[in-house]
Amino acid sequence: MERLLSGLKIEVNPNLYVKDPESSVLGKKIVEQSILLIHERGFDNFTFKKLGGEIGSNESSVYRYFENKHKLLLYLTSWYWGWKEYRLVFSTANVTDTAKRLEIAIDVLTRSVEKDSIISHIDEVILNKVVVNEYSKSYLTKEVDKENKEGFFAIYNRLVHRLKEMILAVDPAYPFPSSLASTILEGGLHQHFLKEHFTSLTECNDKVRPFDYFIHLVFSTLNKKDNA
Amino acid sequence: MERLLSGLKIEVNPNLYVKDPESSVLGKKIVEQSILLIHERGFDNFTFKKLGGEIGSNESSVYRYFENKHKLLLYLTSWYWGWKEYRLVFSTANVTDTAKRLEIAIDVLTRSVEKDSIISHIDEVILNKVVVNEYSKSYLTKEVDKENKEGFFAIYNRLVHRLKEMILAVDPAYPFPSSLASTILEGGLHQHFLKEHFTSLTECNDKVRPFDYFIHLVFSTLNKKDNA
DNA sequence: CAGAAATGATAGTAATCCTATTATCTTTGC
DNA sequence: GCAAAGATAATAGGATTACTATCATTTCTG
Repeated sequence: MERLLSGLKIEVNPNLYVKDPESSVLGKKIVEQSILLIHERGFDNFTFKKLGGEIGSNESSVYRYFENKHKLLLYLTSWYWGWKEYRLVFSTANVTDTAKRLEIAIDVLTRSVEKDSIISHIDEVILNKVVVNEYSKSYLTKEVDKENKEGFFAIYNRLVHRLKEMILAVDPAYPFPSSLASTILEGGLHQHFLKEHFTSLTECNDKVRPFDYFIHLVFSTLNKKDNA
Repeated sequence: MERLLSGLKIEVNPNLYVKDPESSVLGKKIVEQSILLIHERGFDNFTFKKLGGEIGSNESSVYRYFENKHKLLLYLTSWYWGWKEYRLVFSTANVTDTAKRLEIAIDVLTRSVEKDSIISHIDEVILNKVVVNEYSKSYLTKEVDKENKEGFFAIYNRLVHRLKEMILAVDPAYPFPSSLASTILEGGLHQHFLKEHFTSLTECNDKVRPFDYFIHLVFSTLNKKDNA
């Protein structure tokens, strides 16, 4: 699977960039280093000038790839969710037991990324941490409706829908499948954040994973069709 | 109860302000108008200069009350959670049935504020919307650990703990009470956000409340001691 | 090797996020 | 009722950010 994935290009909405960063060495460096720099200093303290310095280039070159840092964040997080989507689709392919399939899905979507799968120049372990800390900032804006219409959140939306379908496959009568799916995705990030910064607000720690919490939550709220 | 609450001052951490905004007319105007302005333009586009203009004053006067806009946001959201805490404590006082008490708690904590209770100069309906859109930004920062140690999130932490205790009262053996409590609080805000901006990611709408979703979720995951 | 394309370097503008200073207005004690 | 103290307003200015524009240089390609 690693091999298969390594040939794949994650397709993000082309309107998120001015010039495709995958199309050049500099573009890849921009993406690669921006992840590290955002992780290191936080998105709020991240600037194109600092990034330019970091990659031995300068501000103006970065602007030739991304309009502004908001679009860059949208690009990075879209890429992340696209990557997760591949993981999800491959991991659940040919799994016919609906409960088992949902369990795998929850595992893929709430587990923190542990080792660099070396797909590309992108360090998924660090990108995962960036998503935990910064994803909300990509949609908590005044432009969210306009940007959503433009499809900037299309991959994330699709991912929630996929999860929703897997929930419905287990319990077609469950009345809140979309809300539950979005709770798993957003709540998964949040529990990882709490684990790092507000340890008294979660049971999750080195031993207990968000996965354990969500599995318990989801399977007690769903009425399983069959208990195979 | 309205009358009782109207005499109360919500106590927030004094290190969040330079000078207590409750101590003067200008201070109250700053708080009142900042809520409206953040709601209108979004926190990212909000500046002390614009706020100064709005209240017929200027930048420098605002700085005498708050160090920066981040601290102001912490002040506003702390006030909001303090206000919710009062609502919670009063609404659940003397309710001995643990399941009923938890239900009331979930109602208080996930319901969107519908009418101005006229406690003060603060418009809680708008403040609620500000919290939905901006609360995450108050803790998704590089300074979160330092600020948490200083007690800037003390009220929110306490609120999660209160909810956790109410969950445990219903099911003392439930293994994830803190995670569930934080999911209800954070997830409640998130479902309200989705209802406004990503309608396909939630079942919540004008008819279905986040309350309905969370009640179903919580009571199916907990094993009730007694089904009174 | 010439022309095109990409990148690098520099400059400049407007806005933001402050700090400092001074002027005015308001309150309070006497 | 007035003087001192305290609060507020007005203005200026510095550092940083978020860009845009221009031109020089390097690299790629036919």
